[in-house]
Amino acid sequence: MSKTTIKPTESEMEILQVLWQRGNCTVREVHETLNKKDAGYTTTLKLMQIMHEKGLADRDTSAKTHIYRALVNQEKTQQEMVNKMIANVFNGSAARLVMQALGNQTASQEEIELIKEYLNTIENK
Amino acid sequence: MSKTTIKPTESEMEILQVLWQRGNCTVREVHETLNKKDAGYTTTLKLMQIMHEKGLADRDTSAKTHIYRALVNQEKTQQEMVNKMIANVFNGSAARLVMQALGNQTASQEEIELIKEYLNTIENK
DNA sequence: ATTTGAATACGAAACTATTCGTAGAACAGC
DNA sequence: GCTGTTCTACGAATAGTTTCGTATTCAAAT
Repeated sequence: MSKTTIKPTESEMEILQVLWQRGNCTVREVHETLNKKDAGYTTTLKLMQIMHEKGLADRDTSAKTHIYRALVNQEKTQQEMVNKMIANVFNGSAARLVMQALGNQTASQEEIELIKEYLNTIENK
Repeated sequence: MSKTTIKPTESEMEILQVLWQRGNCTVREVHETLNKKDAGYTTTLKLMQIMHEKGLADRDTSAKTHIYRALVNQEKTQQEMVNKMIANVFNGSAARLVMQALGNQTASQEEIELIKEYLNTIENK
C-alpha cells in the first residue's frame, strides 16, 4: 500500500486550484490570482513552500524566481474530497449530496443537462 | 444580516450526524455510537461542550446527565458545506462535483435512479 | 452514612494551520 | 559600483482543534 493520502488544507486547496488551472506558476502569480485582502505575499510563499515539503507541489528552483506546479492529480484529489464529504457529512449517501448540490442556485440549466447526459452514459454500461 | 455562519469542524460534524439521526442524546450515547478507538469519553464530552458554547448544540441540564440536541439544521448545514466545496474544490461547478460523486463506488444503481427522478422534478418547473 | 460508579467542569498539553516579520540573496537600472 | 526592488528562507507568533488528566459533584446501592 502506498503512503497515506495527503489531505490538502483549505488554503492549500485554493492554491491547488490556481496551479491546476494555470499550470506552472510563480508564487507572485498565485498570490495575485487569489487576491485575498487579508493575506500578505509571504503567507502565500510559506504555504507553497509547505506544499512542496508535503509533496503536493513540485518546483523548479533553477532561476531566482521559482516555478511551482501541482504534483497531485486534480480528479483524484477531488474524488477523495467528495468521498470524504459523503462519508462525513451525508452519512454515506451520494444521492443526498448530489441533490443538495443541485438544489442550490449554482446549478444552472446547462449543468443539469450535462448531468443527465452523464447519467445516461454510466447507465448504459 | 444574521451572525456569520458557523462552520463545524470535522469532529463536530461526526457528532452532529449522530444528533441528527438519533435526536436527543447523552454524551455517552454519542460517544458509543461513534466508537472511535482513539478518543476517550472526556474528549467527546469536551467537544460537545464546545459545540454548546458555539451554538451548534443545545442541552438540557436539569438532570445530572445532560441531554444534547443539534441546534443547526441538517439540510442547511449540508447545503453550506456543499456550496463551500463547490467553490473551494470544484471551481464553482456543481456539475463537476456531481459527476465525481456519481463516478465513485458509493453511487449505487438505486441512487442513480433517485437522482434521475429528482432531475425531472426540478426540470419540470 | 459510606462507598462506588458515572457524570460534568476545567485547564493544559499536543498538534495543526495560518500569518507575518526580518534577514539575506539576486538582479535590474542607474 | 550603488540603490532599490523582488525574491526566498526561516523562525516565531497566533489561532484553532483535538486530546486527556484530574478534580468535583451527584446519585444509587449497600
